[in-house]
Amino acid sequence: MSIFALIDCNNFYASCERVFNPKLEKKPVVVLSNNDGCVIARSNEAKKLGIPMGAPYYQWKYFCQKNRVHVFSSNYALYGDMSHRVMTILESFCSEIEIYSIDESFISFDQFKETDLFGYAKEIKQAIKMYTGIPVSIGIASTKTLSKIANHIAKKQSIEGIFSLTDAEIYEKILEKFPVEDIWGIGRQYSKKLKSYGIETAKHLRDADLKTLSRKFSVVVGKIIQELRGISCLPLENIIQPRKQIMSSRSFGRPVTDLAELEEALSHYTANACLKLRRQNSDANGIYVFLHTNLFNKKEMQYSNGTSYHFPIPSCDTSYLIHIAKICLRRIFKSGYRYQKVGMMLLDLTPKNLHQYDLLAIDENTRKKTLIKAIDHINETLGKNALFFCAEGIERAWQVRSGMRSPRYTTQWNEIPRVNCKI
DNA sequence: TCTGGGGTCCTAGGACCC
DNA sequence: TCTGGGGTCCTAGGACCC
Repeated sequence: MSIFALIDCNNFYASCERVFNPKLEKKPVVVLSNNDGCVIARSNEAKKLGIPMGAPYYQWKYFCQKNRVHVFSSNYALYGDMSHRVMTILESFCSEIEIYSIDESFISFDQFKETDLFGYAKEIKQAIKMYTGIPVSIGIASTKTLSKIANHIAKKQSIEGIFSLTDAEIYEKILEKFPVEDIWGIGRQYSKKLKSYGIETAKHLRDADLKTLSRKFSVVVGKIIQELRGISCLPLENIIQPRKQIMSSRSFGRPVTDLAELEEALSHYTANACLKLRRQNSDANGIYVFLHTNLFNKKEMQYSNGTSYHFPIPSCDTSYLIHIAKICLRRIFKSGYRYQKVGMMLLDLTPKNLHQYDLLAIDENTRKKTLIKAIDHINETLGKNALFFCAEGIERAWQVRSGMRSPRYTTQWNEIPRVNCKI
């Protein structure tokens, strides 16, 4: 039998804010999405006040002011860096690790079976808290799905923030009470349908007929049932797979009507996506460009469209991709609308060394490659966007709002926290 | 006025082939 | 009146995750 542990940072973004601003301890804290649109992280105090996940901020602004909630725009430079620190500590405890998202990782405890797993988890939790200031919860079980459940219990019911489902009696009791909609992989649609079959709890699902449910839902639900039974179907994916597609898009800080501005924004997103593409050492075989007006606004004229383009030769060259992206945009742009968002996707990504190049174009390729390499190098040394394409715009009036962002404490020299000492 | 931004996997259905 | 049976590939859309 395998043993998995799921390490999940508690209210991660809110916790990151607290690390550098201890005044926020025990106070309600929320973090907002890009453009201060929705609530995407809440401290326990904010959850207790009843602020829901994903709530549109403008509907809760007054409530937050009234209840002295500390509100932050998202600060991904900080969260990304803190995440990296947490994961590095985890790696020092266990080499078999799958970084599942910015705030959670699965690790395999197989090599520690003989040791006191609960004690080891405690050590991990303490080390992360000590070195980063981030509180984590740990769930231990024989499959990934069960370790997610264990983590859920660790967060909600245990005092130490660690919970193990390896004991048969506890496992039965927990599954009996665990709501089916809280199981990893069971979303709103599935839980609604499952409930119509009388399946309300994790135990009901575990004991349901595997074949019938796999057929009525999908193989995904079949795997979940097996996992609930303690049969591991979802292996630890510790080798980072290159992305199959890369998307880059943002809502604008204000509605945009001008094609030139849309082109700037799109060029900027394309440059970001290309950088990601080169970092994973891939080329794209196509691109998809889309734009739309604010679909929530029922009073305004709506328009949304997208188009794709397949490249004759796979590429990761920013200048070429910006050129193509703009061609796509002009194909779908209609004047007279107030646009809310433009974006693009790099499609059908392939590893660099796999495809054939055009023999006759080799000289051009080499020149361009050298140029891109130089740009990337300069930006890595002097900081992001030290050098950028003119097409990306300079003023960037369309750019997102983030007026309540905390300093980028750990990644910008001029934003490092200062400590005043009296000697 | 104001509602995020990424990803993955699976399935159904259409087009096409022999 | 009667119109096969199998396969593959691609795409769109739906479900899920954080």
